[in-house]
Amino acid sequence: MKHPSSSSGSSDAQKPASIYDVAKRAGVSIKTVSRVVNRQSNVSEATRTRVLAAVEALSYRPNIFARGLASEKSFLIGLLYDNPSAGYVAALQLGVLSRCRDEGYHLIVESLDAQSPQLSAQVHSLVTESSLHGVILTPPLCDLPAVIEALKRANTPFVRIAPEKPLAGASDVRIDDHKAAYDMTAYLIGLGHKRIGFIKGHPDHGAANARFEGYRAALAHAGLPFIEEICVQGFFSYQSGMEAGERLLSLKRRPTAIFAGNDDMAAAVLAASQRFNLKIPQQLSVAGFDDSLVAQVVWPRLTTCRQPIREMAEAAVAMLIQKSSDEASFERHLDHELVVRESTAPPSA
Amino acid sequence: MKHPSSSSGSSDAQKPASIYDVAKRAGVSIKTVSRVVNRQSNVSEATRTRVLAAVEALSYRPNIFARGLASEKSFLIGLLYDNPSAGYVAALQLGVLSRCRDEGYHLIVESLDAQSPQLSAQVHSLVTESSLHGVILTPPLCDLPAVIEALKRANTPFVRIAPEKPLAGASDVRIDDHKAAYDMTAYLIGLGHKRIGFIKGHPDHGAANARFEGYRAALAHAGLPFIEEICVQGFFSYQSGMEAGERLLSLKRRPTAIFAGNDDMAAAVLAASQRFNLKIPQQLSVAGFDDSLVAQVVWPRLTTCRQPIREMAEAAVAMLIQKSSDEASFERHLDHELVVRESTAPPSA
DNA sequence: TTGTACGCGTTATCAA
DNA sequence: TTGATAACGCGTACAA
Repeated sequence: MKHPSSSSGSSDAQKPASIYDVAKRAGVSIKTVSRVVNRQSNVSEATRTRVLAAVEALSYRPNIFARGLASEKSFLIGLLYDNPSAGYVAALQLGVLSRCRDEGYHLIVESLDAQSPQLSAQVHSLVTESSLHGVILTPPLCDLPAVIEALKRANTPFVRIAPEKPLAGASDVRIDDHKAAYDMTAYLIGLGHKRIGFIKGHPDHGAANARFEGYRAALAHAGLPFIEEICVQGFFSYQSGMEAGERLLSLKRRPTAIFAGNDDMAAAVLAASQRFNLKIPQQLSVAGFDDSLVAQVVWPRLTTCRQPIREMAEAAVAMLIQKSSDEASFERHLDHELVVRESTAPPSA
Repeated sequence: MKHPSSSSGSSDAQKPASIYDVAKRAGVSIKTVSRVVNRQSNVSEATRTRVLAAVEALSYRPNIFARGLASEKSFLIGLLYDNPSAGYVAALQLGVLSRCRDEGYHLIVESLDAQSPQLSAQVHSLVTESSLHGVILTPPLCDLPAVIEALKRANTPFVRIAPEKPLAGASDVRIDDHKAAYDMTAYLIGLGHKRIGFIKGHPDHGAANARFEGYRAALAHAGLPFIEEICVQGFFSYQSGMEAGERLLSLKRRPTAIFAGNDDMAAAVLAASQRFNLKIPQQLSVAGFDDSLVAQVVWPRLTTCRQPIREMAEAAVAMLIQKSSDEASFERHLDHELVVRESTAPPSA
């Protein structure tokens, strides 16, 4: 009797039921319980239901550590991020969690410093010590060679969300940032704008560049000139948007519309234009990107491009779980959506 | 030779070093390695340094699963939340993560549905199957008997952040919401306001009630009457703030200042007042609570009360880690801070 | 279709 | 101050 029932009754903190308890109650061996729990075949319907009943009765849950130790599968997914826009991470995480719960996985979150020289070592030790089933990489982490290298070295599957450029052996989920920015720019042009300013996103975020290129492509396609002076560098932060906005609005010939690389920066432009006494959207149209909470909370509310962050996160988890076997790289595109609100209108002039 | 060195050299995915590898390299037993790694006493300085060198050389990290399986300590902390305000959760999580990293812990995040009838079972199975070291509870979860009961049943330590009311055997970290709201109200009174509206927070969040009481106390202390009609119910959401704001602004005798239970609702009041063509702060002062991102992103920026969410989170982790031994309940108060920005001014009349 | 026995990497007990 | 060895709970060859 190596494994006595846990009903020793001494301590008050009742120990959770183990696989042995379930096996005994169902009158089968632990292997059979294991088979049922892991949904393997070769179990008769009768025993399966008997086991399931025992599981239910004892409210048995397989111990995550024993499971991870005995098998390669840890049922743990890692979410790695750095420098998160609050709304972005929150939405992402919600999507990941929802899918994890459905699949019986748990989520380990880790915030990293992309600047750290030990980044590679940190990532490597994280995934090895907890043998993560896989990890989800967000920008800008997903484009750092140090991170990718550590993951490959540890042989840990990963999915990148909105990475800058394709990578051999990597699986990505993304929207078409180029086309999304193209669409937004085309919409502004359609409104009658001919002088459309642009605030670029963080140069390390791949999506930022794709958006800028989409903007330029739309300009070109409409036969509009690309004007260097009304394109300024931002870094996705509110502060950087403020500075960029002030610069654009200080111009002798200011743009009639400003398209910012994300909502935070667009919100900053809104604030800046108050200082310049500009009526939005009558005297200036402003557009953002992401459709984050901010976009709906400022006044006027922002015209923006909705990224289905939550769905992207869910897709990433799904890919990770499937990926275990097939090693091929895979790319999944989700659709964006133009959200027109009160911050844009035809130019007055 | 039960434990061969991992240098079998067949696969490409090099297995991480185990405690046996370290022991062999340092010429000691695994128990000694364990002692060093876990910072236990009774190890000579000489062997300690030798072991440490081996650990370094092999970049050994204890396997989290083996650890969790063998001991009671899992080095895993759970963060449970529901219905998160994006900014709130993001800030909280950042604080938790930072402290976890320092202490060598990992974070498991779980989003729960406070309405679910299976809530208790979910919580219980979560903590038992992963034998969490402890969990951090955020509002409104921290005030639900079902959650508390499940945690106690599983004998898992927990720390509550900003709970409604004290609870025997619970450890809490909070600010003094009552005093914070009192301070804000007193500030508005000091500005000359005599008719100050209030938008209550979600009735399930304890802090919401404390804030309301603080508001009333400040009124009373200043000899100002409490006016029922200018206090309306909100639910912390932007939408609810919008409805509340519209109601207040539609009043024949509208308030000269509105104090909202959080920033999201205050931002909504700002938006609503645009529709009523009210100049902020000249014709209406607006104050929020939390100093979330939103407070700085709207225009004019919100006068609000800063809650040190990040610090609160760090404190919670620290309490959890220490708590392992002492079982006494404990309460920790952190300081709030009045942040005066452009949304408040003396009344014009 | 079902069961036995062993190993996963760590901590802990007890003896040396 | 150290070390041999038994758990911890589960998955899985291999056997029945």
